[in-house]
Amino acid sequence: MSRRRVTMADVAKQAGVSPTTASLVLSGRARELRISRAVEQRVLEAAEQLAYRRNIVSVGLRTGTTRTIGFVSDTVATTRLAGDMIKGALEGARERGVMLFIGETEGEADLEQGLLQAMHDRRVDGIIFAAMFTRPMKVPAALLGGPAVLLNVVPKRSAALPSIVPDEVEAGRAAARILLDAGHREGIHVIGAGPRPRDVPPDALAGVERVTGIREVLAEAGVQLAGGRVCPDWLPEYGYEATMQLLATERPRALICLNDRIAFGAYQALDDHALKVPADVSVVSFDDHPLATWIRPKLTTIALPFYELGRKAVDVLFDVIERQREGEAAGDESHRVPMPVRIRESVAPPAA
Amino acid sequence: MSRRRVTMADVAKQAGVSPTTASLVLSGRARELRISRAVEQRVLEAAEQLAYRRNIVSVGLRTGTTRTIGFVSDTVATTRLAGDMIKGALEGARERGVMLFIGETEGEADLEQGLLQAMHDRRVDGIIFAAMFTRPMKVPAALLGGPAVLLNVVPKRSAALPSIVPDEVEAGRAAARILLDAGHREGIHVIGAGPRPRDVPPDALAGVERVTGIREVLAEAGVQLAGGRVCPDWLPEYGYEATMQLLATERPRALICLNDRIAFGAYQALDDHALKVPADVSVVSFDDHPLATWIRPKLTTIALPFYELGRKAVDVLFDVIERQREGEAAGDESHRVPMPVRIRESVAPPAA
DNA sequence: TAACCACGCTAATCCGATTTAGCAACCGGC
DNA sequence: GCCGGTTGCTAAATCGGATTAGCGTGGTTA
Repeated sequence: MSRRRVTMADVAKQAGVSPTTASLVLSGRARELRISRAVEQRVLEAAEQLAYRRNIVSVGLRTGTTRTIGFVSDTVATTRLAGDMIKGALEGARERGVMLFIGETEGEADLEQGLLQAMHDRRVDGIIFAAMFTRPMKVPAALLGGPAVLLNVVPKRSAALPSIVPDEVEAGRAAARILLDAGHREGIHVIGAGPRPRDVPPDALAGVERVTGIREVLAEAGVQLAGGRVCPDWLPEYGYEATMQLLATERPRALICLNDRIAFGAYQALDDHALKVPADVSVVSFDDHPLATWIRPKLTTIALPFYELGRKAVDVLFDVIERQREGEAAGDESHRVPMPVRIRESVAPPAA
Repeated sequence: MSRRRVTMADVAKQAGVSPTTASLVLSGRARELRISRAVEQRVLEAAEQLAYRRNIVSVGLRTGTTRTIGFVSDTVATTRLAGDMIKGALEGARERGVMLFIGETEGEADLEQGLLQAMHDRRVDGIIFAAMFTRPMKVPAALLGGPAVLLNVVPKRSAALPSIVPDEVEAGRAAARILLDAGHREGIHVIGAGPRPRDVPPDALAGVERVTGIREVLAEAGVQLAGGRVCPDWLPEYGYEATMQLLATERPRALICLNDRIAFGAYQALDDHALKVPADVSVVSFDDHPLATWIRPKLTTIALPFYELGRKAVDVLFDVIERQREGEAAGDESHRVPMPVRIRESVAPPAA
């Protein structure tokens, strides 16, 4: 901005051709529109010499595509993991030469409205509407205007938008299998939900699905869940409390904690009771929070694939953009991203 | 994008005035250019009825200001706290009706180059160049083109750019004072740096400054640092090792851990030696990682003010933009953001 | 009555590209 | 020698606003 940037007109002049020709060459349509090799070369060289760069704002005005997408989420800061989701989106975007706007709604409808407006005002090519925890939300009308995908969001009413979500049910199955494989048949407790199937924190879709998967696999193996305890929130302190209450009356052999922070609390409670992980009690968990490798013994956990979720969202969004350009309606298919198992040190066969 | 958006021409037609008049009214220059109240009203009403919204891309092309700023950092995902920095920037931007582009360099020069280009191509009004850990970096030339500020970055050579950094020296002083106030005079060890002043991880400017502050206050009080141990990286496992080594030969009364993850490792080591925090050993730390409130006893720590850093960066950036518009050169002043003390449960007077 | 001014609004140009329509020059065929 | 078709390039319109210069009207002033 110190001195005026070079424009296409400058390049054209330097190459001794019309702006039209310069545009044709620089947008790669030289062949198609029969520009001679010689002229093409001249333009290319001129552009090179002048270090010409297209003004994307101008292109945006003319063509309507800004090579920009919006990433709207309820919050980016709450968990470290959320950052990975953005990172994945960022890399997907970079590979396509697209930039990412981000915005937070804080869960407030008017902020959300304003943000979506602001993005449309800037003519984004598409929007990723994300939540940091999988949960049902109503899809804002402003989203339906252009290409958009839902990330970690399950629409309350079916919206004509694709969604990308982690495969929580399968994760639940995986967690259960880990314990079964280690030989556990009894004394398996859930911390964070239960004992009844519907006892999970409200809106915590992840919880519902994880438990579904767990019950399914255990049932298949003819194993009964010994019990479960809800936590008002999935934080260490509640994990601690729930586990303490459990230990007051029972002697569990394995704990399925609904996330790593709960597991951290559970570790503390087990420690208070002088119970060793995994010798006395095995622990499996979900999320793969950094914490999982910091605590001792390291936690076996089913990872939330945040990075992949972010990337996948960009992939699907570009699919939608493409399809929309060709006049097709957007689908509302739901993409399930697998949750990888991280085997570490917190599971062992039950003591004889 | 379903049907054509309404343009200013539509508004003008509906109000029965020229596009010029509509533009004048809608950009708030009606008074200045003597448009009658009646006409102004008509235009405003027409705009309202049609739900007109300015096309910012168009404005950007004409005026050169896109109401968009770029946030370029080495990484967003590494720490949970980094998210707070973005959150602060996001809110500052929102208050000004500005959107935020984000991008990651991963510390690679060519990505960095490409990102800055991409942002300039989109005519951002300014750029925040951030690192997630305070450290010296060379400032890319592409940054000097337009308004920019450095966030958490200390330029290797003085650049003509303002920088925003946490006040680490003062944080070091605060940490030392906490121990002195509790009555500690001896057996104070640093974990993460030392024993000599220059023994800190390379490029960890935070470490250097924290230790500077610590030494300063202790010296003033006539107290000698009992010792210190470097860690190859500031992670729990190294905190654990360093503390274990220390405990092999000494019996410390207080630990100043250079961050919370080190402190977490230190807790584990103290636990291994059956030493109680804070009865046997007091612990102070830095960062205020979420971990600090999860471990028991809760950690007294000097918080990294990520949120404020992000906000401040936006404030300063807009100062620069303003000044640049008026033809002034950008300053290169450095803004120190205070690090708040979080008193919790890990410090007690030394046992008699 | 002519010259001048203030008022209230508009025509025309511009920002930096893309895109459509079209214009010369050349070629071959009859 | 005329016609039609390529070939290779350009003029001009366009996107949606901001901005500058100016135009008609009515009232004042000399």
